[in-house]
Amino acid sequence: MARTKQYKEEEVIQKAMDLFWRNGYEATSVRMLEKEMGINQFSIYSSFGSKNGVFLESIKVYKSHLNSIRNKLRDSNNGVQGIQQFFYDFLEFTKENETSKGCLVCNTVSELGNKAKPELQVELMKFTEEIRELFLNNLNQEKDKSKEMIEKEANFLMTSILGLSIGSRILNKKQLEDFIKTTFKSI
Amino acid sequence: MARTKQYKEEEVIQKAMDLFWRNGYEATSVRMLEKEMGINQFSIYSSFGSKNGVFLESIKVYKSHLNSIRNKLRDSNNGVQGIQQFFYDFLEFTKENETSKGCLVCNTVSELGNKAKPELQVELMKFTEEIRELFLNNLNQEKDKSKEMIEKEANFLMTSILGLSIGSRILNKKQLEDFIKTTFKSI
DNA sequence: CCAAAAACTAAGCGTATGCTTAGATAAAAT
DNA sequence: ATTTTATCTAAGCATACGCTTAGTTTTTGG
Repeated sequence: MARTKQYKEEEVIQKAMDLFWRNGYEATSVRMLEKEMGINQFSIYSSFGSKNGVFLESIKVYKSHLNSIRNKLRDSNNGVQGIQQFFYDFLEFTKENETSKGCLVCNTVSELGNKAKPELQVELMKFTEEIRELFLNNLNQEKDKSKEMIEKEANFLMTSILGLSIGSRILNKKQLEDFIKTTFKSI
Repeated sequence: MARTKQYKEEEVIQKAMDLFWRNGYEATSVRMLEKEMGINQFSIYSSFGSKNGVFLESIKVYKSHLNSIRNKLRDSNNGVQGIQQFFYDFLEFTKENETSKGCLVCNTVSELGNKAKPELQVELMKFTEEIRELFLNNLNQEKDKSKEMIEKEANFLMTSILGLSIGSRILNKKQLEDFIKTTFKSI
């Protein structure tokens, strides 16, 4: 009945996500998105409504990419050991030819704080909560830990992963590995 | 021989710093700075040269504000205990009526990464290095620790304080205290 | 009191921003 | 083949950005 789209939305969002990841939200303009995504502004707006809409979809794609290491943690049943592996996987995930872009979600939390649009806010919160649940899961596999202790350590690990994300952008390999090793000495 | 300034540069920079701290670098416009600092754009540019110049001075003022807790750590001689106190002081320092703005230096590292101008880059680096030295100092007060262990733990603490900074913006009091307590169980 | 110089005001510079729209193009349904 | 309808291009919208400049006001030294 009409002309068909000459691009796949998932494919162009993938490219948008890469750009947002490298530059942050504010520093990425619609003109830059246009070039990176390879489609006209009209197409961007008709597909995603706004720059914020593109970003929201980018966050969703980011999360789905992270699923590979997230599911590995979910399916592990070796308690703290599995979480430590997740930390190393997370570090590897943020790498891109020797430099790190950090975690897109963590970067966004840091850049926008509570100024993020509600719908985006929700998406960011869901992410951190999901990770926390997985930490709780694996901590529960350690039979000698009390409920209070597990709660406490999950909070510790949540904050630690934030540190790892931002740290990955300025610290070297040894410093980051020192961090992970020492982190898992305490729990 | 000529007219005198109707503002003190240190005072208006203080206000600029507050604005940058709340909003980040990119999201703070010169028009906003104009209003917050209470002086005209001409005055801003004649005093500080550029928006980036205002920011650079803001970072310096920020660091001098942090000196109160920095010096407390420097003058302490109770090893790890002193560092833990610094963590609590740092958390208190980032607070502003129940919400936290995080650490301006950490926020900037996260926002600008290696896109920051060289002179700013240096100022940020100096900050993190200074803190690390203080950590090393206090760790050295613990007689039973080896040189390698101390190096390792300083790297751990550096990354942890980054996590505390960003964590302070989205986590609650209990979560943050759980983090600090568990952090200092491991060293 | 006056001349010189720095600090002020406010308008304006060029450019970039997020977003929209008019019109050309292409593809599916009849 | 023609009509219909969505997708494309590209120009343009109003506004905001960082920064500058012309012109006025204020202060101080001689």
